[in-house]
Amino acid sequence: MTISEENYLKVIYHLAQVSPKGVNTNAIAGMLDTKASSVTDMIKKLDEKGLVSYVKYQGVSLTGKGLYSAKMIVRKHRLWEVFLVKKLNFSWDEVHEIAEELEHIQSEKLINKLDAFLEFPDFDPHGDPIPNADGEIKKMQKKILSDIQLNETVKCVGVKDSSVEFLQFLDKKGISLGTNITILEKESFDETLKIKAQEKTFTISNKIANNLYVQ
Amino acid sequence: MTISEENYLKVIYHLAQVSPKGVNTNAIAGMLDTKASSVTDMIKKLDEKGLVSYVKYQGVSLTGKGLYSAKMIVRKHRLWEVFLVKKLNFSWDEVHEIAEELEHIQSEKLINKLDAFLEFPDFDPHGDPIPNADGEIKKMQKKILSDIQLNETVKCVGVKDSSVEFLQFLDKKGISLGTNITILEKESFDETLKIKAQEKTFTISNKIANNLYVQ
DNA sequence: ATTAAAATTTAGGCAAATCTAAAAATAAAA
DNA sequence: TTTTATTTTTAGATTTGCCTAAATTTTAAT
Repeated sequence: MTISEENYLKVIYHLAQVSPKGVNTNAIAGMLDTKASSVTDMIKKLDEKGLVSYVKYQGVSLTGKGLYSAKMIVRKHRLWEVFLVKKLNFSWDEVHEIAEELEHIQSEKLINKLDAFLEFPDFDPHGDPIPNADGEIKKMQKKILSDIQLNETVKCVGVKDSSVEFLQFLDKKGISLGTNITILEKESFDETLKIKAQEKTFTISNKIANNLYVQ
Repeated sequence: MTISEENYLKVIYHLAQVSPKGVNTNAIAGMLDTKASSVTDMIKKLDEKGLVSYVKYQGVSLTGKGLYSAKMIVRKHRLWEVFLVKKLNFSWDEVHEIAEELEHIQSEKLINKLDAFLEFPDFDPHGDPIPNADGEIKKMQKKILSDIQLNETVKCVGVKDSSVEFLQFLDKKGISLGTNITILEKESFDETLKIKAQEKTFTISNKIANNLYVQ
């Protein structure tokens, strides 16, 4: 499988979580920063290889084989992220880009040994689950911070948006995985929250609260 | 730089150690398992990029820029090999192939952090020197086992041939980096050596002795 | 010094992955 | 239900890295 094919599978996998009944050509093109016509070409090729099933104009979805392949790519990506943060002391906003390259290294033995070296982590540095060697994914029960009641205290367990900007914003506020957050006030007009985290009190927008997973 | 370009630079670097006055097209083709005409194409491109200097029919050599790039690729290859052996418990005959992929991962920060994580090793699992971040190479003074006098005891510090077959042969005989070897007899007819290693006595051919570095 | 052999380069072409522009199909709006 | 807008696909072209076959240059041998 080429790097390009792997990137398509991965993107289809992620988009299928949101639209399970068929992923749009344009959506794929947007994620891969390419043109819709290129996507059509590649989808046909993946269909011929039995990795996706594709009906003209009706979008695309992963076959069993394609789903397994996609999960293995995600597994590699997330294991490498754990390595980069836990062993090489990268910060959580630096690892995505490097893992985008590392995820395409082929050896299955390598990734299983890496998994063992990292002591079989269940989640990556952003709180996303790591598929095991069989493609099984341990789901964490979690809520979005916006849905937490007034005066409750919860623990940050993940981020929905793992862009560099958002992660650096969280760093600035002292929020990382494991940080306790208490809801002090809710402004009903704009859904702004006043919260306490790391002994500090401050206000966060609804957009922020929508992108924080807690439990 | 593309993976293909990097592979050409690396091969030219290795071949230049043997023929410093210009590397042959055919030699490059042989190493990369490609055709001479393809090599000519790529060499022209590398020349235009200022990475090699090339005179038609006269072979090719690395420029300063090309030499530095080649050393950084070798650095990455050998650091990853150390990682695979020391941290993931791969054996020394398994790591070359995987490192061939890992050496093309781009981040400079990654490789310097990996270097630190491994505590700045000077040599890889086959005894080959690892260029530092500036491209400097610590040379080890070493001899070929064939050149050692009768009754001398030396320590194995590297292999000249690091093919899977040779490394597995050494494993079978119990020879690894650090193993002490004593020359018990020299057969002048065919240069065969009777040696003692790991408390065992056995005979090795001249071909074996020519591929073992000792000190 | 020729001739023969080997190495190297040129010329023309192919496959993968992309692109633009135009055509076709589907979805949305009047 | 037409018409319009959006999405998707097709057609044809481009770039990279490789190929084969033929031409050229260098090297080796007579």
